[in-house]
Amino acid sequence: MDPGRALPEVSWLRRVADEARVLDRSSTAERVADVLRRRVTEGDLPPGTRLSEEQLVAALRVSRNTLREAFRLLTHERLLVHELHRGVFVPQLDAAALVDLYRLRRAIECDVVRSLQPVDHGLLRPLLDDVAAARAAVTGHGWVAVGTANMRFHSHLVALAGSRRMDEVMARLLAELRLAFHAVASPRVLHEPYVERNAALLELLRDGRFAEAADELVAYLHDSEDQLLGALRAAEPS
Amino acid sequence: MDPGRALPEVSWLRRVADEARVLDRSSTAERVADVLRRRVTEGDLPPGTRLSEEQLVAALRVSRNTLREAFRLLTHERLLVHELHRGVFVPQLDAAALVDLYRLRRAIECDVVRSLQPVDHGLLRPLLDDVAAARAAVTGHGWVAVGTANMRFHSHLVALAGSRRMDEVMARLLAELRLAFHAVASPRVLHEPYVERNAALLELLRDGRFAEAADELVAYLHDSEDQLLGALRAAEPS
DNA sequence: CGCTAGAGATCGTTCAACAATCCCGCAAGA
DNA sequence: TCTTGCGGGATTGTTGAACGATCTCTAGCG
Repeated sequence: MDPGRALPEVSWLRRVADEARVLDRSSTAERVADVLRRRVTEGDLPPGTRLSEEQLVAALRVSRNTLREAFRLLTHERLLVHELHRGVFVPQLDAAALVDLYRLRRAIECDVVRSLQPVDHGLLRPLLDDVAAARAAVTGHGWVAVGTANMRFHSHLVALAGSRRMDEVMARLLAELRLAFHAVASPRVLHEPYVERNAALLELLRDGRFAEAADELVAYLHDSEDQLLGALRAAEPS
Repeated sequence: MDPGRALPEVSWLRRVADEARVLDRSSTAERVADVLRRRVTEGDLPPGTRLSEEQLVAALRVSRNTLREAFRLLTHERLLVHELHRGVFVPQLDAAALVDLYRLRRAIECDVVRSLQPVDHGLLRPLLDDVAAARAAVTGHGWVAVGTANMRFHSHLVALAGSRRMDEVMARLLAELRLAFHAVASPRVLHEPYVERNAALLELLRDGRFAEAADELVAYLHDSEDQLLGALRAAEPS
């Protein structure tokens, strides 16, 4: 990307550099990965299904090697799992994986909130937008849209820390979590209660009451975890 | 994980399963990745060098596709960076990356320590061993060994949480951090002070004084970060 | 009914080739 | 002298085919 390269005093150069990074993103494998990522995150492929190389090569019109490179990408995002000599599958999360996931999630999100500095309110803007989007989706009963807005909220929350690595960990975490969402029957009970809790959390942040916000977030995430665990056990009592 | 509750009658099955997992690990790409990983983590390849596909294909006697798959593996471990149409390079961390890294590290490690339960002392055994190994290396002036032992200490510390995902995040984090270590001239001042701090931390854990341990760890990591930043700026004042 | 052997399908790996892109040097122009 | 534009060579991106290795499933045996 850009190690300590030339230092332009001109601000628009920086913008160009940022945009150039987006343009570079045109590897065939990555585009293939984009397609598959969408199919998986939107829940078209039920957990446990195998992604046949042969079929996908034919469908996507790319070579096997390229497809396999895309598989690698998604595997390391945890959106697919790879079993040697057996193929790649869309993973099915069990209860243990969910607990593990929430363990990490609490560590990240709560640390971000707890160590937040009184912040320019403009930075909270994306969070506000997400809450608004979630509310709109609630009135329209677009429950998957509600879920998406909620996840964006938490993603933007972590982004407040300004840490690229934390953002990436969080992104992977949420992608994996979304797989669990698809496993439960009713998305409404899963997402609806948290819209207003997000709003409440946001107010605490706006007022600079970070400790309270962190405590609330802990409870929030525990509730969410319990609910998801219950739904998972109901769906698969095995 | 609670090995104390392991079922005795099938315990050997578990062993076999564990060993099988190791055997499964026999993909050529992964073995190639192992070789390269060692070369990078041991600092043989200075940051910024490009890893030529042609040369490595000839040296390792594998096909380009396999090598590229190994590159992917290491890229997602952050041990290499891939630039489109330019090749893969061993990354050079700047100050910003270091700060970012320690931000995430504090979040993970401190959360683990803070939310620790009074624990079976047997679980602390790996940490004890690491401290002992570090002390032995100190008397032998094997500073890189000291660094390795210290990193294993922190890795085992996170392992106390019993979260696979936290372990993985931590492993990637430490791998990247090791790259920064190679950039500083004197490894002694970098690692020596922390041997005894690790020991002190471990005593706090053994006594169940987790809150104190967490506070100490925060200070610990800040000190380490500052030191590393100073060394980095001294090496490359750019 | 359970077990084994084999066939078929799929994956792992390699190879060779071509297209796309980048890097470097050189020359033309201001 | 500095910038700009243009190759030529080197390197990477992508493809398709091929062969061996491994898994899965079924048929047939005891």
